Amino acid sequence: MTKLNHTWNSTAISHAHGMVRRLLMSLRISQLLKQAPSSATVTAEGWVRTKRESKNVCFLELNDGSSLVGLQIVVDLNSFENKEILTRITTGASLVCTGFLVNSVGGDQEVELKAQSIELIGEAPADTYPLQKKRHTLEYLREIAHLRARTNTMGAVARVRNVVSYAVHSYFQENGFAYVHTPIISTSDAEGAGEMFQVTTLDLANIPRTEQGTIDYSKDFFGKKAGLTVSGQLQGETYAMALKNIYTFGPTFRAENSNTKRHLSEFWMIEPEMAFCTLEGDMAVAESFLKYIFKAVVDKCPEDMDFFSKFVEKGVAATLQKVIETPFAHLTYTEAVAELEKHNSTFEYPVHWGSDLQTEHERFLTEQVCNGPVIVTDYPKEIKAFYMKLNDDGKTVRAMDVLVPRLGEIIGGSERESRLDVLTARMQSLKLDPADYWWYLDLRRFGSVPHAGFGLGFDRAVQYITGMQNIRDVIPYPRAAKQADF
RNA sequence: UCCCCUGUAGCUCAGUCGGUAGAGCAGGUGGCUGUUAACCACCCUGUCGGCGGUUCAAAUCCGUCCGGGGGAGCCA
Repeated sequence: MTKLNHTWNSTAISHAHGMVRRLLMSLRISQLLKQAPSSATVTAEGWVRTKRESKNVCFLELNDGSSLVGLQIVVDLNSFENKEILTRITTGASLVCTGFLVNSVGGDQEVELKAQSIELIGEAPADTYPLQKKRHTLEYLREIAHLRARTNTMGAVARVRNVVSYAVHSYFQENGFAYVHTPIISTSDAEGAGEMFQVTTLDLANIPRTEQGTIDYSKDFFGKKAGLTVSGQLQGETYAMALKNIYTFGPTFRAENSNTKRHLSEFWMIEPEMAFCTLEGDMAVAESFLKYIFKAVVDKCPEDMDFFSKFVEKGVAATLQKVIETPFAHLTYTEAVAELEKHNSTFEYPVHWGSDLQTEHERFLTEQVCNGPVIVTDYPKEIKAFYMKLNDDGKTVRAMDVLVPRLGEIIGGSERESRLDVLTARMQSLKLDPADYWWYLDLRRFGSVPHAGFGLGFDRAVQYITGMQNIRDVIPYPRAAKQADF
């Protein structure tokens, strides 16, 4: 590198920004589509989705991922010089097209690019390019995950996922939450949230043993057994006890051998945690947060949402709008069970007080009883985690699950047990060693305060918003049991 | 992990009672006055998932292994 001889001042910054604009920010197809026809020369860069040719004219649809629809490039074969290039332009080829925007003669678009010159940057031979100009199944597209973002559906998913991501941060930032990076590698084993992937540098062909014959983790990299995080909640709580309101947003790993359309081994989770907050505040945040991210997508991705409504899940955009406008229903677990027991004959697994709610019960509550999202609270302590606050009845805890139609549980949260004696007793009854949680219990020893939080499966939220049936199609490269390609 | 379904052309699928396979789309060539999943005509395309068995003969029946999908459990 040459020595920098300028000072990093505002002139330099604006120079750099100008460079970025020229290199990266100019002339996206979504912007070109909104411009008025003009004799000014413009350039469009992108990938060919389809080519249609007749005697006098050739049409190319160019897409650069900035919008669902592409820009139609029109080539007048009577005046276009470089006809040879057209035979090499096929679906998937990358082009730089220069010309000017004109009113479209055809019906489906306002403007199109009348091409003066076309530069073929990268060919995509039609006999080997895996994406054809026809509809493919999502299962097939998973096998070519490195190319599937170039399809309408996966492109729309990618744009929505991006908007949801940004909305997560803006919601919390606008509401005084600090973003906290909780660790990816964790040595606190017994969080109870699921099987961990082990992290080790031990030689698996020659594992060191203790005198008792067990694995000698003191020889391992961290000196003890370590794994990938299954939740950032416990660490998140420690920062809530200093910054009041925090959130985490990062990858989470579960080594469960579950094979369903709503589970991944590697997924993204959002975990806000609020100090000086009870279950009521927790539920209020959960509801306003969900509505905020839904509204962000409705506002920013109308074209993609129309697409999902038409081709993926009929009416999903309207459903989302209705959810935004409707207050969430509230039921205690006891009320929910009473309601479900009336229809026990219709369930494969009848409900009774104390049993966990099955998928069929969650669907019944959201789709039949409440006709929309519902928050179920105050579950029996036996079916919930140790850290949830015990109610005065001694039987239930201050847990809350947000259930939505079609998907079931999208958020799980609770007010945390802030009383040291109650929490310790609870751990002991569950055969958890309080010594393993000494730092977590310190939060109850020093300046303990009522606090609450929840976890939202980010990918499930994207699944709910888009109506995509399988969670493996809302994340770029899904990881699940026996599946970690690309 | 359990239960069910499935694997045939590049893709999506059909293939009857066991007789070595055929449609649509994609691709190629030609045609077409501006197309929109363009259209019309013609042409090309196969280790029938792998291995083993039954049979004169297996895509088809049996066994087994592998891949894919759906449901359940677990959860986010």
